[in-house]
Amino acid sequence: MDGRLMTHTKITSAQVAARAGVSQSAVSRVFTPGASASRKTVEKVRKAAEELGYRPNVLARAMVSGRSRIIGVVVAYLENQFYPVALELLSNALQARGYHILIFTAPNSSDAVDLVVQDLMDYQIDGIIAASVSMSSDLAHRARTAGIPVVLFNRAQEGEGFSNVTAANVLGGAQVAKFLLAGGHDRIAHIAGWQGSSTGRDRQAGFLAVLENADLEPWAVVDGMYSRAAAGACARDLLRGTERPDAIFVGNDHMAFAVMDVLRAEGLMPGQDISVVGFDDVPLASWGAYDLTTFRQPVNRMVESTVDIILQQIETDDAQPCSVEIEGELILRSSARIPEGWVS
Amino acid sequence: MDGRLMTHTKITSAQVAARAGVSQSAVSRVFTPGASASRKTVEKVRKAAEELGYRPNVLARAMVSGRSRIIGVVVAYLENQFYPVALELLSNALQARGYHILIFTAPNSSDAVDLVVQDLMDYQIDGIIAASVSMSSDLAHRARTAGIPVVLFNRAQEGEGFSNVTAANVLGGAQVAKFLLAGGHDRIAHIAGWQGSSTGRDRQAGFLAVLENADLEPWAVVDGMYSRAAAGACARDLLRGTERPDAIFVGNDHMAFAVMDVLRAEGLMPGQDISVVGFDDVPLASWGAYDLTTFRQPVNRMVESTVDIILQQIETDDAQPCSVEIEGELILRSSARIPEGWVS
DNA sequence: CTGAAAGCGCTTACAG
DNA sequence: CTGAAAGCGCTTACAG
Repeated sequence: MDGRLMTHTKITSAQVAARAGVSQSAVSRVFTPGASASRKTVEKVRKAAEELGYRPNVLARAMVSGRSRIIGVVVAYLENQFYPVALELLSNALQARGYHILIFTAPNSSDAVDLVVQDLMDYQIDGIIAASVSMSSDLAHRARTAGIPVVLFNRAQEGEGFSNVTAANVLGGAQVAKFLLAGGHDRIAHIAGWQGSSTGRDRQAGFLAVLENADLEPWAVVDGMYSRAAAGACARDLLRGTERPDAIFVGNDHMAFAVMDVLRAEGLMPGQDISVVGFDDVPLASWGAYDLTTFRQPVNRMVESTVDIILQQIETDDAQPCSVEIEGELILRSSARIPEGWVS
Repeated sequence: MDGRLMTHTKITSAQVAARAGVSQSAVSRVFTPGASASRKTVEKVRKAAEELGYRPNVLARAMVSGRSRIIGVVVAYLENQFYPVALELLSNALQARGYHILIFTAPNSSDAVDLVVQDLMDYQIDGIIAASVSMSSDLAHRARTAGIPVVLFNRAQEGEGFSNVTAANVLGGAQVAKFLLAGGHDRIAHIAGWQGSSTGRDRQAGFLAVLENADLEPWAVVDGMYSRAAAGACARDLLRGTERPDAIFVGNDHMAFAVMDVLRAEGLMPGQDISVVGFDDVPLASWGAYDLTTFRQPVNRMVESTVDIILQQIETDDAQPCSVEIEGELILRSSARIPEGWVS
């Protein structure tokens, strides 16, 4: 060890104790919320700690208390703006309550997610938030056994003992269908969200039910896989023939942007020649270049619920799974014809 | 404790040892890369571990080894697509090498960042990556004392002992200026990146130096603060009079999108009526709605460098600060007039 | 209120 | 190669 390395000194509670002339336990108590210490002790310890630059080692605390104050967050792709927005809100909300996020990225296949969540659990995290990814029931069981609450964000998975927070996807899809019908469209296509996900299925189900109720056969229903490339390809397919849809409901905004890009490249003007409606209302949807009519998922309220649920489960040690569905609303912009006298 | 809580059993190495009929140390060695154990022992231990579902506790390991395999990442706003992209790449690269990201969000003021980094260090992280935020020299000193390497991503800060990874910002700004001059523009405005940041200053400096060299006074130079709202307001200001700029270099793509939205709202067509050039080349820049000409920061190579530097410093315990500047290139699209015969 | 002591789950010299 | 033991930096009963 040379001089430079020697400067890597980590100050411990014992050193603070020595300088303050108290026991190591006393130091610990001063830094433990809720523990009792006399005013004198507190003062001496705080002074010594300040002078030495002492800060408690969270990992050591975690070992003995069994609480790491770390929440594992699993996300798939950050390309869809919905996720960075959610992640930032999540991080802020958790930070404000003394927790922090250990982030894991995983391709959205159950196997990959399982591997990653295994890794996660090695860090003794207090809880898991899985954003738009699915987990196997085996892993669900492991988390349960380890007493680690799991909240699925923007994804529902029945019967596995997870909690989940979603927007009202079925209602949202239905609302979009009513809107397009009221607008007088009769060649309505759907580029659906990934049918391997609950959100994709629910939005589609709500949408199709309303069309069926109105005795209107959808012009086409295809799976856009929540992928920009796939959605673009679907849009090109839909435009291939001489007869075209007069409206397209796209399973999320991220895909809707791709669809609008394709329409314009074909010389069609969204909102005039063809109506496009998305789902999410990410910030980009309101930017001038797209100005997308879309069903808003209130991401801030979804995040609040998620944080409330997971912290409550952590802190009460009681992980009763619970499902929350947050209401949304249709946001009218220029990408789709607005029916006369339409009231949301 | 009721039955449900009793199931929260964490399996320890001692339990595995008991079942395998070996010592606890033996179990530890089997799970420690590089430690030696006989084939027999390995087999017995793996079998018992498998049966019990044992996984080593990373926190306990971190305590004794002094290595948490956690990297703290501080980011400001995730709204600019550059950051989610970088974060995802960073997370993947680090995960592949056995590290994970503890994420901290902080408004980009030195004070706020300092507070957050304090928190970070309590987790005994092995290193800090600060993405586009600045830290005080006081904190720099603390990190140094604690032996924690710090890498600034997309931001340079001289003389504090940090490492930093940036794109060639001065050259990039210069390249944009040459491009606009070659395109025959002579009323060239600059909505600069935040002048409190090295990237904002460097891009502007490179840009203005070339104009000055060509004896062209810039039409206007204003600070867009890296903010969508501010940049939009700047653009509206620039268009107010009867005489208008014929080109605008915007300090990053995120602001350039706002500028393009304003231009179009005013009935101007980017690339025809007025040239717009950005900086970054985020994915959205290539989407049809913007199709933005921009100087590309090769984010994948920036991330690679960042990961290499920080892991090398962690693993050799030797934190010689090091600065890396990554070359970029101008990407031509339709938002700016292309000079005849232009070769990058 | 306070200190001595045990213990959280590991890794790592140290003997054998 | 293997086990007994010390120790990482804390918290938390337990006596006083």
